[in-house]
Amino acid sequence: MSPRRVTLADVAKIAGVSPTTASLVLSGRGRELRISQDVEQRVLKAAAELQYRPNIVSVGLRTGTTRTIGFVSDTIATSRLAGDMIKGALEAARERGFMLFIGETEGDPELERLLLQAMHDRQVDGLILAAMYTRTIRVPKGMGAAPAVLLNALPKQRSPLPSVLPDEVEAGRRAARVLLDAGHREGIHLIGAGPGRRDLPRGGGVAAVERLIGIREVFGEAGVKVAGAHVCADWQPEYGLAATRALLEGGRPRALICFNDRVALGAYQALDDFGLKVPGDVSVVSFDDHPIAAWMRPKLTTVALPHYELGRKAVDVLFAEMGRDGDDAVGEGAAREGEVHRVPMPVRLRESVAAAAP
Amino acid sequence: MSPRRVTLADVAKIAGVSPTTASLVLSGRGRELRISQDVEQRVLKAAAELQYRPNIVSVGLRTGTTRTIGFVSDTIATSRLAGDMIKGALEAARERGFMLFIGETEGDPELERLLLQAMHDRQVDGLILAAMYTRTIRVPKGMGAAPAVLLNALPKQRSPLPSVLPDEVEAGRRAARVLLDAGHREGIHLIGAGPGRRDLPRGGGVAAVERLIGIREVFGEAGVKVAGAHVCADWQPEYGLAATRALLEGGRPRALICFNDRVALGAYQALDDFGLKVPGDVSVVSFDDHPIAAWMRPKLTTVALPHYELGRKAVDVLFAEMGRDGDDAVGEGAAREGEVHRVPMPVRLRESVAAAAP
DNA sequence: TCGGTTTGCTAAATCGGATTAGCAATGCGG
DNA sequence: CCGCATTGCTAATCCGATTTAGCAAACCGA
Repeated sequence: MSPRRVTLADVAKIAGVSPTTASLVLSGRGRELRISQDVEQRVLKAAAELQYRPNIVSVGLRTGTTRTIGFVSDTIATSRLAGDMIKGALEAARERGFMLFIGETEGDPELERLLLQAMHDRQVDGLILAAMYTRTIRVPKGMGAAPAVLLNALPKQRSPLPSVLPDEVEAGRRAARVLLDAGHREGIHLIGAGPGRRDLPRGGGVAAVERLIGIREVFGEAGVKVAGAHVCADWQPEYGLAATRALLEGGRPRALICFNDRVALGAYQALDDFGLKVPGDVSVVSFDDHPIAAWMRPKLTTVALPHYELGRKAVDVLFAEMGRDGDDAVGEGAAREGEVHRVPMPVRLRESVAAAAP
Repeated sequence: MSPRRVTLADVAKIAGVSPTTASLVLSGRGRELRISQDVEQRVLKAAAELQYRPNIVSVGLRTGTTRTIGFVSDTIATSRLAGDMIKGALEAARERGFMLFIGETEGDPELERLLLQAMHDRQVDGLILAAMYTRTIRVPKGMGAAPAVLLNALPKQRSPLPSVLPDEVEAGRRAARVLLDAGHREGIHLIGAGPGRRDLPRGGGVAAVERLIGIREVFGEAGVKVAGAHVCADWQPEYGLAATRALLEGGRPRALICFNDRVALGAYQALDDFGLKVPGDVSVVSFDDHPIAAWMRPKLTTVALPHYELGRKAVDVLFAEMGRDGDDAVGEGAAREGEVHRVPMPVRLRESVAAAAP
């Protein structure tokens, strides 16, 4: 049916040399092994004519390297953000000629085990273990068969795996500074978590804790006292709406820091219900830069989760890890164990923050 | 470092048999080739003890089948919907022990070529060519090396590849029926496309054409005349807002069919600007079931794009295709060439449609 | 002219399985 | 007791590359 793939043997035959020679030339080791210019040219020409491409499966068997990495995450379909993370990883991998296997565990450890097995069976060169919401995860056993990186996740127990995470503490600082820069010092409320360091939503991911730390730090240093805060059980619009409504029944805030954009959407709805204008009456800052943030009216100022960059960074770190796998030089290697890489979260200044009334 | 993988040879040695025998037993062909019960048990036991798993790379080299399929799409990060499509494909593949390579072309034919090459180099057993917005695509040359399926896309030229698409015409009918069922017969406006069969957004995908056909068909049969329609250059909130505002400046509609949820979001905003309530003053139906549809107030009634099912279906069709690849029995095979599979789009009845005023 | 290098290339082994061909031992009918 | 079929297993080859070991020819100095 379909014409058989061109193999190295075909190239060798056309060039009139042995497969060994052809391999040597094509892998660039021709020079060092003293293959003549003439033969080199013949092989190169034959390969070009036949459009030869090495069979990676074969190479994988012989050399153990498949130019493939496995991307295992708990969920992939949560939001466009998840897609961005994969996209970043995909592009970074492609730039190095690598392909990605994608797997989804749905948080099921058994599924995860199966998936990792399936990937090892296919001899992946490295693994990315990703979480779609920043959180701590239990690192499955049997890691170590291949280099691995945690993405958007921290190991629950001590682990030698490096991790890549958004810089949430700094994000918290930035959100707070956005309000300070606009002159807000009073009537600032938090929606989603706080005011105390321990006032967090149940099941709390890393984001709540760290954003809160950053916010408290900046306000603390500026001598600004947060007027109030509402924990939300879940960071969904309806909870943001309820929390904000509760707040409005008791008074008039001047500014809100919502812990994510979905909560902010709910807050917008509550403010609208009370006839309050954003940003004229109340300024709003948020986190995530979910697609809706740019669709809301007025457009929401938010500190963006850099999903794309996270994905890229994970691949970068993974390659570094793969590079030094046989590295017996302890000196540098050991020091880097379990390193945590933080990716900055940029502020998206839009329309939801106005200068404080004098 | 890491303990070497267990190979078939290891199992054979422990069981005290030849690799051949071990292979026979483990591939289930032991019976037919008269391997004794005793030996069979020894091999099985050894394999279990060592936790033997066949190296798929090796199998791939020998048999040509890698239990892997390639999923190539134009974009993966457009929305959560894209993720759902991948998720559906992923799960359907996993159920059969297959893994997915993911690739993104960004609409670049050169990138697509490279990607398909990379996948062929890894000997994928089949390919899914996906589009994130339903549209016609140019089928790249060199398909035919492996079975392939078009997902959410139709071939621009005649092609033997089967395709899997949402049933948009029926979706159009359903949206129209939702309004008819609520008693609406007058003041119905379309936002996004129409009223004529040719009044479509530029770059128009398949969705606009087919939804419009379905809508016109049902209204036509019911003897209902559409009161008006606005084409939107792009189906984004701001265009929906502008179109609806233009409409409202000229009169008072009773019901809107928006061509997708983002357009509907804009329409909501415009209605709000004019002090009109949904659904009290104006009913709204839409398409896609984008996540925001459930977040809007009131929650949006919409005809859902079944992304998850589309992904699954594509894999199902692909396996059917792979099953009959060597199939020389022309009779059935030839008849199915280029078959189009339609996946139903379910209506999500929510809060944005009310009974028409008597 | 002969032994030792250098040059330039190739045969053969290897990776981990699947598959084909075939071999030794046993059973059985005549 | 011989010939042939059946039973039960294994040796050898193959998939498509990489890599090690090594061979023949040319060259070089004594």
